[in-house]
Amino acid sequence: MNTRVSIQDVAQLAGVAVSTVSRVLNGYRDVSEETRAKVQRAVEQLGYRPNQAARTFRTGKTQSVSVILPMIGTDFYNRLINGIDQVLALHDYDAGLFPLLSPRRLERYRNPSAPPYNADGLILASLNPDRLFEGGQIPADLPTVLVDIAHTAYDSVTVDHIEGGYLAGKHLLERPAPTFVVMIEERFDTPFASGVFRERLKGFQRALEEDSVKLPKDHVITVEFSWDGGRLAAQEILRRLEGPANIFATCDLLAQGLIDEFAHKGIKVGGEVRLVGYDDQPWAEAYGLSTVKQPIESMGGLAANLLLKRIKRPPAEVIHRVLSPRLVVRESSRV
Amino acid sequence: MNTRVSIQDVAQLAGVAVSTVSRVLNGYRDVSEETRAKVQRAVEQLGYRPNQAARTFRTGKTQSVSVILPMIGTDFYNRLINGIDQVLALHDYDAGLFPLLSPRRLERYRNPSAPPYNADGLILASLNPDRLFEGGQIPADLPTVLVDIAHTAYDSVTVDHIEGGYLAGKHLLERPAPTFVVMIEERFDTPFASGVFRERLKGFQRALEEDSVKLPKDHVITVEFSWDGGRLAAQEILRRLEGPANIFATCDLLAQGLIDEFAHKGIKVGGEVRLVGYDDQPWAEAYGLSTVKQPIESMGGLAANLLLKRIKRPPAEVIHRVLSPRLVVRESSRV
DNA sequence: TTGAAAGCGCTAACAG
DNA sequence: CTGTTAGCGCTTTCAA
Repeated sequence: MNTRVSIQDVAQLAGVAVSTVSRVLNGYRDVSEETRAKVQRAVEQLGYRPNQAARTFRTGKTQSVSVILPMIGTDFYNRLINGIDQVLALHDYDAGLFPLLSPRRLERYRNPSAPPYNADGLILASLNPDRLFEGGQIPADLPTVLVDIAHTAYDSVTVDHIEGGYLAGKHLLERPAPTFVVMIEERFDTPFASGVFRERLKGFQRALEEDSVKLPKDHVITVEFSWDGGRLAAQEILRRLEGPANIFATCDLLAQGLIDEFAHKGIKVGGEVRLVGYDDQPWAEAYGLSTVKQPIESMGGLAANLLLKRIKRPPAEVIHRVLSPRLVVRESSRV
Repeated sequence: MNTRVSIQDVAQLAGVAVSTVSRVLNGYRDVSEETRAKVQRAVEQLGYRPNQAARTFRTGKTQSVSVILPMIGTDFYNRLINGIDQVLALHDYDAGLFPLLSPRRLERYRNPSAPPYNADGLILASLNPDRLFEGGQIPADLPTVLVDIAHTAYDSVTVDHIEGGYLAGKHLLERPAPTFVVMIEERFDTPFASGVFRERLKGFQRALEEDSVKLPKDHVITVEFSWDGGRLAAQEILRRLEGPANIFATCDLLAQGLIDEFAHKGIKVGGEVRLVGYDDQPWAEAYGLSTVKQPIESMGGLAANLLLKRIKRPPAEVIHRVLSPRLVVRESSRV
């Protein structure tokens, strides 16, 4: 009963031309207050709502951008989406979310007519086009920005994980002690493998090198991305040493496992055993976990801004923006 | 370079009328093989892809339905979406996903022009319209099906959690012993509170009542929805008794906490201490956890089917479908 | 089996 | 400041 009401009906009731109604609806300023009021009254009276399809058809703009990402519901992606949403809202844009939940979905997104490409622009989060699509070619040709991953052919916004690792390293070095890194094994065969953990390790090593501190190969403990992985790492470390230690967990989830397992063995983290995580998960503060915090919202916001710009007028060159993380010091790394 | 190619261009190159091209594109059968071939050749040659916006505009159909849900990425919602996707694909439909990630998003979805309502139909998962919207009125008036929750005014597909609890109860009763239920506290003030945990408890109690077994009030232990909640519950139970016990955890996550904490105290679940969970999480099998499994994919598929029917021709009355869960017996509840 | 043509609802020149 | 009007690309009668 609503779709039947068109701009024509509004014009008629308001006693003006359709173009005038259109102008009011789109917030043009060259309309007298009087007509504007008349039109708005008619709109409300009829319960008129613009036909979005007609608008899109006419303008060729959907006022929406698609975000393809591995999943939704983690702290990282929630924050990222919030950052994107916030900027888009300022420009009357919306974000359509397309998580790669199943292989079937990925398959469908290979089709250039798939819903994600039915938008004015595309944000690819944590996803490498080279791994996702044949030839690294995104099926549809529309303005694209990558987030959390870099690529020569596309605009990107990333966080400098090398710097993040470096910050953790410098901080732990304040009190020398046997040092361990707990790593995640990144498989190469998934579309999600972005190499961030290796970068974090690299930065950490760089910090140590600057101070001529050696990190023995077997002090890099590789486990699964899980709480249990952290616990296993803690056991491994305890097997190898007693007394002070510096530990860098390449993500907070691992750090949590470490803390819990240490607590279990009656060891409180912070003091003798110092620990720095990565991500600043929501619970990190309550855990007293020192950690590297990424500017995730900013990353999303920047990506959205870049994309909107590219939608307006495709710029000449590819743009890469790299953001700096910062270290949040809490109990777990106090001396 | 692709959007510029229209059906006109194809018609011209193929030497036919646009209406003929349209017919071929839409798979009508009253087209000679010869023209069909000509058209298809032209389509490929030009790399033509139909303008989706024009199509939607013309037909008034988007060939998509929106799914509003609390989040994405949990096993439950992944399976639900898969079930929905599968059925929709059969009918050339797509699902747009709209998770309620933040209050801002919910606020936006109160607007009848918001993206979710720009579809042919709507699926609301685990979300009660009464809590979500003023007066329980969905902002836009379009075919709607609820999933995982029931409502007098809308079609719905749900799982009978009372039956699920009942199954767990009957099973545990096979070997009488002091019995505990670990519950989740459901707050009333969130849009997500659906009351499923209370239903599970209710069914469980019903099973006990049938055999005249009493469940003391203080044998219902209420904790948070978390792994730690399960651990706390385990500690509580251990404090109160030694020897055999039957435990019903109203969700697998709690059950996992229980198992881990028991293991910790050197107690293997299965045998003396018997445990049944709920949900059949992906890891449940590896944990040897007996659990109640919901037909989630079927629920999604059914909802999609119902919605498609309602889109075709709005049926007269509200339809409610209730599915039965089933019990999966594994090590954790073996006698 | 095919073609001609109307028009979906809206925006954006262009005139006035 | 406001009205007139020409389509955007497609589907769908209606005729042939």
